[in-house]
Amino acid sequence: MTLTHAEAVDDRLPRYHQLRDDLKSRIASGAWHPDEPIPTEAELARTYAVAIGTVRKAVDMLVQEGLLLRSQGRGTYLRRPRFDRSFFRFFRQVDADGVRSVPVSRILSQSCETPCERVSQALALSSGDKVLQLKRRRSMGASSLIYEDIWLPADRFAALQALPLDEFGNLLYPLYEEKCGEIVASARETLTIEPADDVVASELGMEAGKPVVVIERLALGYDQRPIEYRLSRGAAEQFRYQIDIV
Amino acid sequence: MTLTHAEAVDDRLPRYHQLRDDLKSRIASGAWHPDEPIPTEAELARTYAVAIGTVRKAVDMLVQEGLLLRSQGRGTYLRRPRFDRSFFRFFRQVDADGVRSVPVSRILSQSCETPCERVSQALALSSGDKVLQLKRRRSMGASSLIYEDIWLPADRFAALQALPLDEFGNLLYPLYEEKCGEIVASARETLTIEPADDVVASELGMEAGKPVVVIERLALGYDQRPIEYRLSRGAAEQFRYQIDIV
DNA sequence: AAGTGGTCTAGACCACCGA
DNA sequence: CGGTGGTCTAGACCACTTC
Repeated sequence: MTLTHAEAVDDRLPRYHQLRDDLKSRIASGAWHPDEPIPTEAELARTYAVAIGTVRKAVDMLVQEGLLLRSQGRGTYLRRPRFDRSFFRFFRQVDADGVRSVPVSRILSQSCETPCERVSQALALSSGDKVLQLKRRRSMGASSLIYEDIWLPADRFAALQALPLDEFGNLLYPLYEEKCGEIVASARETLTIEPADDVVASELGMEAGKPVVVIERLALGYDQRPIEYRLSRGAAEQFRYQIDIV
Repeated sequence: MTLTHAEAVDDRLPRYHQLRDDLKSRIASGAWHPDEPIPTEAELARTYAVAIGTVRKAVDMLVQEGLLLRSQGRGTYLRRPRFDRSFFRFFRQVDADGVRSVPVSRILSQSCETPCERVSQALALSSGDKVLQLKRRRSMGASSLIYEDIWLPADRFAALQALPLDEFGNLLYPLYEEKCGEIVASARETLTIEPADDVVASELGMEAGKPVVVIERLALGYDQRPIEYRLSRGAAEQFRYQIDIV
């Protein structure tokens, strides 16, 4: 077993486990890009001097954890996060006819601000660092579904400041990647319920004081550095979320 | 490969996959009990006429799915469901001192009823079947946390009807198992948000019309038959739920 | 000491992909 | 066609639990 990257390894751990940790820190250090396959299993077995079955077990774990994606015949790749599990998907996105359709996003404003304490801490900024703040509405037909505040570290997202609001498109993360080279690798979402304040109520076309679901999201890169902090709000009435317990 | 139980198998599927399906239907048919180990890997390999590595892969999948639990040196067991993932755990259970403590359950009433349509359908009852209905409060110190309606098929839970309310204890599922032989193997929970009606508001000590989180739970046995249907409500203000997206 | 699951190896062959 | 991951096998040895 010849490790290439990990700092400190516990020799008592199984090899596949050490190997998994080593691959994980290579991912975190940006060794690979999601568009290119990582080394083949045979090559990993050679460079780490272990049997191919051991490599397969280590890769299996990382696939299980959601970091890697195997594709028979092609190779194994870094995985982009799957936002189909996000809370957003659980606002009932059905229009009047009962037809499920895709909501449309629109950026309402963009500005460069001094962050409040909460945002500064979430994004792990130094004092003096600025943030780029976006306000955004996602709507379905005529009715607003979700109202969002989005904060980005201004220095790493300078390229967005020059962009006209109507060129942001429906999806932000591909834009981050294309314009700023920032790839979102994972996120943590927290759901709470609050009464709507006047701003949110008017944006969502509801009565102030009625409950809204607040989704707080912190998006991280492969190196676990914060990339984006976001607060999204939608009418609680339209929210329905399901889990299976086994 | 000699399957023992599965009805129709697709020969094109990998053996470990067929084996997994076969084990799964043996579990559903009640072949094993969570307190006794299932056959050893070596024995499964012999009876199914496959290599032990193939058995391991099939068992790995079932462990991953949460149905089995391995214990080195002891054996492999049916797993009881892990309710630590349940929505319930996400009501902030801290008392005035900020100390996290365990809520206390109390059964408020018990009665034998004709079920409403919603309950009847959830429990897959025939017309004429009765339900045993429990009302229950979980509280922390002086304050109520959660108010619950619980419905059980009356015929399978007859043993509970004779039980005094103060002998139900804190946990229901072990009671179901001990008194009625009904083992909960999995559950599905759905979260919605509603305004509190008068009954719920008074039970939870809050103002009517304020939002409550409603958790609907359908608990199933290993054979996927419904065992219990439950509606639980707690003040939305105290709810906070988190997921990781990778 | 006997029996269980856990680790690791080595090799054969299959299924799929892209050039 | 060559290269990738996927399946399956067989066997050696280790670590843990129970008696």
